[in-house]
Amino acid sequence: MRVSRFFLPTLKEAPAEAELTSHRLMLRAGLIRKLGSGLYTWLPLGLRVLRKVEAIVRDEMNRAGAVELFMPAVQPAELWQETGRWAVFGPQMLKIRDRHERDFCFGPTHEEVVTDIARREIRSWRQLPLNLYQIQTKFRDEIRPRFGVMRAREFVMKDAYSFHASFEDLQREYRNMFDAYSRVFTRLGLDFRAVAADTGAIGGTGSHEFHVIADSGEDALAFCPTSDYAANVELAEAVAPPTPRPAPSQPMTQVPTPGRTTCESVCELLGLPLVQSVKALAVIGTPPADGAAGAGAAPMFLLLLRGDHSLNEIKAAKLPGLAGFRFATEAEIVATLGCVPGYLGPVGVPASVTVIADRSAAALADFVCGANVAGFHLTGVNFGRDLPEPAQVADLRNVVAGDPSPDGRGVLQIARGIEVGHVFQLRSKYAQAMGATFLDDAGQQQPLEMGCYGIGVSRIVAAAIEQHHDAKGIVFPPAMAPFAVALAAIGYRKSDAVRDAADALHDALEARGVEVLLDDRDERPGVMFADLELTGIPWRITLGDRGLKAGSVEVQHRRDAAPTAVALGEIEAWISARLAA
RNA sequence: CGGGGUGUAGCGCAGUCCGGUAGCGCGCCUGGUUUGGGACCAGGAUGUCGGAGGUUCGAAUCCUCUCACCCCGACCA
Repeated sequence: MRVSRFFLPTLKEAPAEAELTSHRLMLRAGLIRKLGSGLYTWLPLGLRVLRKVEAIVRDEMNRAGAVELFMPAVQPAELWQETGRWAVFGPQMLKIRDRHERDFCFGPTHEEVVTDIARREIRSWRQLPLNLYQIQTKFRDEIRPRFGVMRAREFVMKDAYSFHASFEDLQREYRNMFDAYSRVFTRLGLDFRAVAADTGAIGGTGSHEFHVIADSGEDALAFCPTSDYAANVELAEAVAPPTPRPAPSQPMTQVPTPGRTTCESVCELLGLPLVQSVKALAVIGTPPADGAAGAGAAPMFLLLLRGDHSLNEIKAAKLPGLAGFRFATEAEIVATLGCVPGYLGPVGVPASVTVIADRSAAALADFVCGANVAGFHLTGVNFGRDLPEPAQVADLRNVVAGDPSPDGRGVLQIARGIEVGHVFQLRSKYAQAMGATFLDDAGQQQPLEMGCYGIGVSRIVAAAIEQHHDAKGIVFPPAMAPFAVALAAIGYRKSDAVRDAADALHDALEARGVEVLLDDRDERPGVMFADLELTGIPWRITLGDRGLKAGSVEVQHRRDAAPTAVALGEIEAWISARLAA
């Protein structure tokens, strides 16, 4: 390929809206352009990268025994109503209506469609197991699309769905997919980590996420360097403190703390350590069902956390009565507790309020908390003496660096990651909802066991750049580089010697199957170098009159500090050997 | 959905407070000189100032509405 015939719109400056490095570089290098919020065109150079990722994903899926198919992007509402997800998925799903006023959605995922295929076609255990996958455009109407293709609304996903006659076989395939994913990300040259994960909206039992490690990642990961424990912070268990709660040693005292509405500021005022404080979060739990006792009333809960800890909403929502909880409004707080937010505490709350303490908060003695009187806090507070023991003690908080690993084999660290893959054991959730059954070897009708496995193909490109770049631009891992070699022909339009040598090398490399981009523009060297470096092509061969007079060219890897001179007659073999290595 | 911000040439921005008929850098076009790290000189093209309405002799600028985009939040009281 020649730059003069390619489409390589590079930018010196990125549009102002792009703030993340990978987003800026993808725009500047001419990989993508924005059409609208969360909507991106993949330009030719970017598409080549996307195709590289797809090819590796496809190769490893095929190798793992999965079979590719292609399902419609537009899906009828009826399927989603069968599983109840037409309502559950909410505004994240783009709903559309055809000319007959029938409801459809642009598929955000394909469990319903693939389960529909399975229930129509799979009848016998002899047809199992089966793993079907596709690489396709999805649409999810994200609350806040951002970071370019990292969190776009329209994106490319590989989604696979497996069907099994038994849970044991599902677990085998789950492991098989886990291994295939590890091979994919290894081949792509990414620093990644698999972590235990929450199953979220997709549902099911076991689940792991694959994250590309990057400081800009939106997820926090907890891992233990001295064991193999790794989990998304959403899921990571905060174990109870090893030492029992000390005996009370101070009297409970009400102290004025005007204007001090955070644990930090209260502790600062009182000269106490933050770990000695308790914050109380007022939330409204699941309303009783219509017709049940107390229907319509919003049950308030007070969640207690140590001052230095943060609430894990996913954990909290799993507690009885807290499914789908929300934070109480200021009006609700004042009505129930008689105090404005900022001075809330568990002492003397009405019996209608259920107090749930995090394990670490429950282990405190002589702690500081709000007095439920505006402008005052309490010190020296003790459970069992100044207030009842909490109605429930639970794991409510996010783990922090230094917490003990839940497997008891070390101490947790926190890293940030970009989620690029997710594997789930769905079990029979969708099969039962949609009546997807098979006859087992005893002639019994059974619901299919299912697994599902996703890879964010387009997100991988952004994640890889986030992890592989320098001050000059992208540094693509070889497996996903749009071209393997760039030829910078200095004076291509002026020098017969340069043109002949560049054309010959270009043609020879292409004949060998090497993906080569010849910069044959009438540009000054600095412009060519800057553009070629920006695009992240791993190797650059520079041909100019200066070198050719001595019979040599210069070759430089994108990570090399300086070029290497190689004889013109040997460069083809030289670079081929490097690429094969 | 709440809060904040920004919309002016392809990109980055100034001009808006204080109304007088639009500018800078890069890019683009033409010619010339250059040619191993984003060249130089000369000439040139490009804007319904996001949109609609209003105020005014006159609106990028003031007012109203609206759209788009970005950031933060929607959890720690």
